[in-house]
Amino acid sequence: MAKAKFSTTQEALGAIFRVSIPLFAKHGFSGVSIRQVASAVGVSIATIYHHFPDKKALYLRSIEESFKDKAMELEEILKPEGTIGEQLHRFILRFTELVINDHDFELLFHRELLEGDPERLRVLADEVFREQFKNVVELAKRLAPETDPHMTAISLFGLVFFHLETASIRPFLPDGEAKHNKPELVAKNICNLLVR
Amino acid sequence: MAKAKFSTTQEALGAIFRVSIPLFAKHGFSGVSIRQVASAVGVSIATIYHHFPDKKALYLRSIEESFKDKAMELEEILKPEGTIGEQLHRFILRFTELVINDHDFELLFHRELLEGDPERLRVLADEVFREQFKNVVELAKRLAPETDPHMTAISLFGLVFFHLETASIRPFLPDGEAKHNKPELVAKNICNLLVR
DNA sequence: GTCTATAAAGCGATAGAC
DNA sequence: GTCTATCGCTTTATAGAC
Repeated sequence: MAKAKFSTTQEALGAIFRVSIPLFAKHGFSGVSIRQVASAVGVSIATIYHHFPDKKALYLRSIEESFKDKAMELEEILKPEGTIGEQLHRFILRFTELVINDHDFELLFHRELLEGDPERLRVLADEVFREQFKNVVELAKRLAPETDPHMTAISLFGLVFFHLETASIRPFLPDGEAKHNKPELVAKNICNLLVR
Repeated sequence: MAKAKFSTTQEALGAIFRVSIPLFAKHGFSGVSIRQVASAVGVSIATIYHHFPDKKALYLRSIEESFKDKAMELEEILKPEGTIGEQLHRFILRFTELVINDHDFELLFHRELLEGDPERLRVLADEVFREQFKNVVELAKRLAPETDPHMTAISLFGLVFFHLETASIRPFLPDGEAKHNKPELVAKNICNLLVR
């Protein structure tokens, strides 16, 4: 048939990423075939290969697409206004919301931590986290002056990520309740634990 | 040839798990083929299928094998002796060591959180974490009486897991140093952050 | 307990037409 | 920009011999 489903390359790429990002997030690189992606988009395999040289390139570009703009969103969250307590709460709350609102980003981030090669991890660190990590380190210095600020910063990210990462298993643990996924409650509890 | 490489089923299973566990930990379910496992063990594909009905069964039994005894090891760590500060430090330190010393367990645990179906997550919660999670909840109540102890318990596990989970990316973040992977330092910093 | 041989399906990737 | 058709290879899984 060769009917042009999309009029521009950009349109086609958008449609491809809309299905490839959630698929790779859920099943990982090896768990997704080009056939699956093509079928879900509604095009043929050859069409995918027209836009990407190979499967790896499709995966990498999908990740980039999912990760881009995160650096900017993090920057907004980290404006140093108010007391240290206010700043901490705002960071934890807004960051929790940011991750909860983009589940695919969260999954892909954890997948990259699990099996991303060093080069890809370096790109992830440089392009997404490096600049704003510095700001979290500054926050950490004010929050716990006597503790290694690098490790405190990792701890802050970890507190948020792990609460969301364990959402799937917490229902099976004692007292695991649905409300424990609410960003406001997560933020409140993390801050209560850190500022006592 | 049909030469009996192993004299008992148990021996054969042990040899299979010794290669299947690290392989599944590193590459995930879809990233590992029965061929790879068979080849690494030094047997034929049919031999694997003699011991397991299908690939999924091999994966599940590998996970079970990697997870078993963890509940017991956790129990030892959580003896309620000494002050709350001592108890917290002992738990964080010993738990960090436990996870660092079994990297495959750590990887498989994160993989299960990522893509484990609810039934498998329930088993993981029941068989490995449930009983000792209660003890961590008790620890949490003493540590932060005014904060939801379930969430504090999750936070404690998260602090440990995330420091180890990010070991691969931290070299690319500001001030990421090798020493940040030492269990003693991880434990000291986490405790400093929690008890101030 | 292990093998060889093989079936049936799915995979990544390409050629060439429209 | 998209298709059909196909190649060569790998995959999961099984049958049957020793």
